[in-house]
Amino acid sequence: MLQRDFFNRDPEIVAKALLGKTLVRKIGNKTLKAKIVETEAYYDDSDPASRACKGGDLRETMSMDAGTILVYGVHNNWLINFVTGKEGSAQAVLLRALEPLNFSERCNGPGLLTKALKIGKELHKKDVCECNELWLEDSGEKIEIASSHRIGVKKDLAKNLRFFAKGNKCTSR
DNA sequence: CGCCAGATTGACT
DNA sequence: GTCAATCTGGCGG
Repeated sequence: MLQRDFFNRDPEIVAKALLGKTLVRKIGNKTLKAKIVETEAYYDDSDPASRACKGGDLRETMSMDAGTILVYGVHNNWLINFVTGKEGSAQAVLLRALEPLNFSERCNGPGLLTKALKIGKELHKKDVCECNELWLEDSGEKIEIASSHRIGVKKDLAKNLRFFAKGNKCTSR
């Protein structure tokens, strides 16, 4: 299981390191497992794409400890992020796509994966390092990483902050 | 409380 | 490729 030190780094590093890791979601007596195949890094005020940096509760959540789960609602979908960096830095990594390991719902999109794993506001602000409903495991798998500009973001930075497993078919469009 | 933007998706040209 | 439905949070009145 991944500990806080894993998240306590630059979001770009965490986004890359997250690829290939196993996301475990426990619902009652069911356990769903999926491999992370696509992520995006988000920064603080210097990042115009992040609505979460505009203020309010989301900004506050992004400034919390690394490893905090941040659930963000847009266009009737929930998007899940993990807070990264040191406390107060307001940085996060967005999960964009997963490869299902022991179930078959499509997870090739940020809104789809939250739906498949039944992730909602209940997990907002929970600590992924100490949560018994959602956590991450190191699969030990090495992934070939590719990068691109972020998707769906209107005001993107001039930097490639989207990372995905090269050749994997479960990435978003 | 109303208005608006937005890190989306699915259907359609 | 384009388009609009649909919901939540932020902000102004």
